[in-house]
Amino acid sequence: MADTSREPVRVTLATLARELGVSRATVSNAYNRPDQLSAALRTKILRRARELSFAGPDPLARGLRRGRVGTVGLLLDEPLSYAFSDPAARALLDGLAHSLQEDGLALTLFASQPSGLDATPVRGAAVDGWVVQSLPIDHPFVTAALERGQPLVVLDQPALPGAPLVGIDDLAGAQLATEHLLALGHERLAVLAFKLRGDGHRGAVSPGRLEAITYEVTRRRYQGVIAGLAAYGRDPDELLVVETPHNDVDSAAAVAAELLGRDDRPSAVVCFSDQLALGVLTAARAAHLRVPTDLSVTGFDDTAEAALADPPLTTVAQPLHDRGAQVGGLLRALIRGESVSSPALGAVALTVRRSTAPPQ
Amino acid sequence: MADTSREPVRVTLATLARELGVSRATVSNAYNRPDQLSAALRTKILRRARELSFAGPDPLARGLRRGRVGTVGLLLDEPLSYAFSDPAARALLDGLAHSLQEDGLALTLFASQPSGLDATPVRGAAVDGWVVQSLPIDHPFVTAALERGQPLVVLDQPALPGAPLVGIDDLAGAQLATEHLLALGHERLAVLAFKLRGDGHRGAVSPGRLEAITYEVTRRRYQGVIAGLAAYGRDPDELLVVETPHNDVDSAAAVAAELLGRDDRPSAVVCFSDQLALGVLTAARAAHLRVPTDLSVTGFDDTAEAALADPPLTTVAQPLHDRGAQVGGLLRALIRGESVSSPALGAVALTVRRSTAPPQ
DNA sequence: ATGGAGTTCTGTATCGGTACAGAAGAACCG
DNA sequence: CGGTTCTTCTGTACCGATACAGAACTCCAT
Repeated sequence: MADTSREPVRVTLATLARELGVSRATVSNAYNRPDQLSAALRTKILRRARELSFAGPDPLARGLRRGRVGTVGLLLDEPLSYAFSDPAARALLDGLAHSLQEDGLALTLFASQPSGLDATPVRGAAVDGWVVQSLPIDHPFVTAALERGQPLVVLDQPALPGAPLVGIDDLAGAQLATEHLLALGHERLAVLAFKLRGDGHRGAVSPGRLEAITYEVTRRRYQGVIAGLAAYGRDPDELLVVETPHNDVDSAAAVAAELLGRDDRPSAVVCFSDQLALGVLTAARAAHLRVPTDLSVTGFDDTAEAALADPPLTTVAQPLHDRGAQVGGLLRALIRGESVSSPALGAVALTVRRSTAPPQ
Repeated sequence: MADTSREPVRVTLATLARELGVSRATVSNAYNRPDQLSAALRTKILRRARELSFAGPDPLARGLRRGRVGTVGLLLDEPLSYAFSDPAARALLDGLAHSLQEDGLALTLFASQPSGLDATPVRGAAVDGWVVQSLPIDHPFVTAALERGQPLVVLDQPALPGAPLVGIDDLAGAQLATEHLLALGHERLAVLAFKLRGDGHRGAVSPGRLEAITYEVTRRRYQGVIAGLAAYGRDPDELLVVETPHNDVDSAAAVAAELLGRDDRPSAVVCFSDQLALGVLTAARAAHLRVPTDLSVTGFDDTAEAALADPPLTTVAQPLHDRGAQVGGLLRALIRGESVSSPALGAVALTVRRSTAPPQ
């Protein structure tokens, strides 16, 4: 015996086998292949297991032998408190978890920390596959996960060669919202965007910054707005773009407060998420601006809270739960060894409610 | 050879060892004990590993041998979308994740599904320990996790023999809020509580139901309110208790709308969370009641959004992030093999803001 | 009685690592 | 120069299970 640690003696399949005078294989079969042994022996084994408080085959050993652990790693771009503050993210996650559960797979979280990001946990984690949720392409997690050579599915971004991506037509969505506002007669539009890059910038965005957007979703939505303006023959340079470092109501409210305080205040704001739009509503209320009379606002995602907002939000709808489930389905297929390719982009549609109206 | 599967040949430590003419142990040491071999050989090994796109020792096999996987299971009472809708829960979780990360531990989620709850994933998961977050004592997850005989820490509830519990003085907290309102002169109090039991009940609560509260936190906070009333010589039977099945703003708003529509409308509502209190604010606004002029409202948790609410909430503060970290610390100690006991209950204090005032 | 099909159980190779004891040689020291 | 100490590397037992081939036995039809 090489090891000398003296723990309270673990109960294993072997212990049970010895106790009952059967082979290890039979005890294993009692758990995994009930048809391989008589019902009587099986009950006997399970009873004795309970007596010895043996909780079943060790998941790690089983995993090693079978080549599967039963969990999937989820890579997140932010600390947990932020990552789940967006109801849209939660809906996606819910769909994902639901789908994974059909194969008994759990979700293991890997959240980015603002300071000193360390990918070692990703490198050493026991998982059967990965979901990359909206990361920038140069994120350390992405590299680490790719190196593992395991099944991997991307949710929204970044596009990765060889990995299926589940996304929506962001450009079309943003264009829909933009053209809706232009059709209403708005002249002065602003965009409230979430992260263009991972540097924590907030507030007005310079033209240079717009050239170097590293978050693909942000870039596509921005392009959608430009396309909408172009369709109406407007000059893209008139567009005012402001950025929040976090996709949540409070950050948005702060940034929106500045935006609405400007002399050249816009008459309509295209927001890249419902959370951001809710923030604009808050800021508008604080500034005694009436929505939609003084200000039109559009959201993106069509979360439950968009419909419940005051006023209810006009927003770009996307199938959140279903897309989450789609990611799960693809990943499960990959884990089963099937080969899959990226599905068509999810459909978007404009849900018109009462946060938009012609300018006064 | 028993197995006959023909996969693209995996690269393992052995492959590398063979290639380079060294022993498996040395390759292992290159990863885990750099001091056990010359720097030159180590670089050579790592370089060749990269060439063969070997991502490092298999986490499962390493886990089996070492007796540790590097992840901790988190047991949740609700689907993910609900579990993380409360900022207080997210703050706790953040603290937990932060602490776990110091030992390179990740979090694996096990969320309850409303229908057909199945504890098999919990039984078969490869984790080093468990965090039980606010479950009822008879929840299948709890039983399953306990059977595993692994390190386990309880967050808030249920009290479990032998498992350390990290909680706060719920009773004192609720009593503080209650006495604050009574001191202001309120005569007619209502309580807006989250789940008393797991049966999805919503709305007014019968006296019988109050006798059989299965969620310990809810029970203690309720008792705190009763204690507050008693301290002011009030009859507990006058208290109006309403319940939401979900701890979120929208459910709360719906239930509160009914409450505020009653003939015997209360002049103050003690809410068991900030989320619930925010729901009351929403309902009050919809009913054209002014807070605090027509209605006083107290929250519980002192989340960031409590301070940003309109009006800012008077609420019972508790150290959310720290408590999460505390859970992590205890669990890490248990995993290291140390024995720990439940720490003292976390301190609570009343943060008085502008959602409470004397009745009109 | 014979052969074939089921049923029930066993033996052993294997999954991919890590821990530990110790071998071999270099370096040091008085 | 003999002995001690380092450094660097190896051999092997072991972690706890599962897959597979096949043994032993029963049962049944011919």
